[in-house]
Amino acid sequence: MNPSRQHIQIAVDAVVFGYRSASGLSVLLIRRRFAPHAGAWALPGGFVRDHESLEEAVSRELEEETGVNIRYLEQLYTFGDADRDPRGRVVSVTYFALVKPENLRIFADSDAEETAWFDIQKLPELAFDHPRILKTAIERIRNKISYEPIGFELLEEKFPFADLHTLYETLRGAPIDRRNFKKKMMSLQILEESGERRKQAGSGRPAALYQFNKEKYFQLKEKGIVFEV
Amino acid sequence: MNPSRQHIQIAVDAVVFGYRSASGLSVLLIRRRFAPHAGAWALPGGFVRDHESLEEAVSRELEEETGVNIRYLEQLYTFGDADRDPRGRVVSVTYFALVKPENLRIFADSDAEETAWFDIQKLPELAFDHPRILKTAIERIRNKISYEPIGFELLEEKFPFADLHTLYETLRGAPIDRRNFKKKMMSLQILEESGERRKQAGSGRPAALYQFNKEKYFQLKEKGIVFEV
DNA sequence: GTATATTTGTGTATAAATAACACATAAATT
DNA sequence: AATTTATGTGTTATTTATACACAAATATAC
Repeated sequence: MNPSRQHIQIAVDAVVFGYRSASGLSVLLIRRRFAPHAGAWALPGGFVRDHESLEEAVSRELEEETGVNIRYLEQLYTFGDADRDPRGRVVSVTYFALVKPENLRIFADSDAEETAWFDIQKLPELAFDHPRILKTAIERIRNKISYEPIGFELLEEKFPFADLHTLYETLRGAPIDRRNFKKKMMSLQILEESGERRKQAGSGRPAALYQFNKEKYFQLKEKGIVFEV
Repeated sequence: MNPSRQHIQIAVDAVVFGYRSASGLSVLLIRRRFAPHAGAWALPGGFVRDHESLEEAVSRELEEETGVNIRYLEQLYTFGDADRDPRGRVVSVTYFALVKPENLRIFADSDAEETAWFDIQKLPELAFDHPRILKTAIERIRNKISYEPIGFELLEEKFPFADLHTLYETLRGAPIDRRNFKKKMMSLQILEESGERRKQAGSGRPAALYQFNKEKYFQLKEKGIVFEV
């Protein structure tokens, strides 16, 4: 019961997801400069300072280590097993974050890079218990996409409907009927056609661009209408 | 980045729920013996020791403070605002737990009691940020009851169907059609009729007693069949 | 510049799930 | 014996989900 005897450090780690319809879902990793696991890939994170909140700590670490502009941040889980860090007792509060493609730079193609995006199908070995953390995050985003409108945080501000469709197929890992998906999504009344059409990026009919209306979503939520896709 | 500079304590707190069809959902609280908030009601909890896991810390605190036999324990959320505890920086990893009615002793009727069950409709003032924690826990259990079979952890081992029905109505805060509810619940194939009937507890036709079959539930889950009520 | 390939856009018919609804039965109580 | 109280059960209507195919707009190949 005496807190002065405690020797536990508290850290935050973040699982940052990015997405492109071409390359699928990817996660931001950093290469550790110092021991333990120097040279290994790991989730961005670090120790919490005495006077900052947990969210401030994550934002600061992400800013410092990756320079990425975060659009969505949510607490994931707290990992506290006594042996998870060889330096001593470290409890890690983990977060998962989503970034838009503007922030998703080219994938690193060499070991020389310090931070890089990795396709979640082609992950390197990870330090500490980070594989477990990442697995938890992937489960979370897979589930959450169905009952919270977080998918939009992974797409451009204005996006063709096909991008949204492909995102859901990617996360579900299964094909979804295009017409039924559109019918359902549009019935939620949270998407607006922007009037613009996509600047051509290949052959095919030019797609209308849609936008997520967050205010509309909150209005409907207050009325008890739930997002469910 | 230097962990030796950190002065953050780590604690665990638990929201323990109990249920009786007569009295509804209740939560286990303790009266604090020491400052800060001496004499105030609070969630059971305490500081984590250097070599125990977070789950071990919760179990130990619950054992020490309340003697309650926990049947279900799940991490809830981690609260880490810099000013949440007047003693200094304390990050609290919170859990929510469920106990069966055998463990639910009579509600305390006087201030003299040290630990007591409170109907969640008639809560006393709570210390620290515990109102927020409790609110988070209530939201969690309300949602979770619909897609995980946790309700059974709040009922006796063998229960009449009406108890399950009333539990769901209580948590949802709305009436549920008795026939439709039974049809749906039975179609999940995770309940077994025990053959026994309830020892009479009032007038009315004697009810058959049912049992939750956890193994069956896991088997179905592996086949991809989901619990949803 | 015409034909072909590619992607977007849209509606209807069928099947499945959910919601609404009422009366008989077994026991306790009067 | 009559009444009260709680349990037990099935059918129909409504809503929601699923399956499915062809036309339109542009780029590309010839």
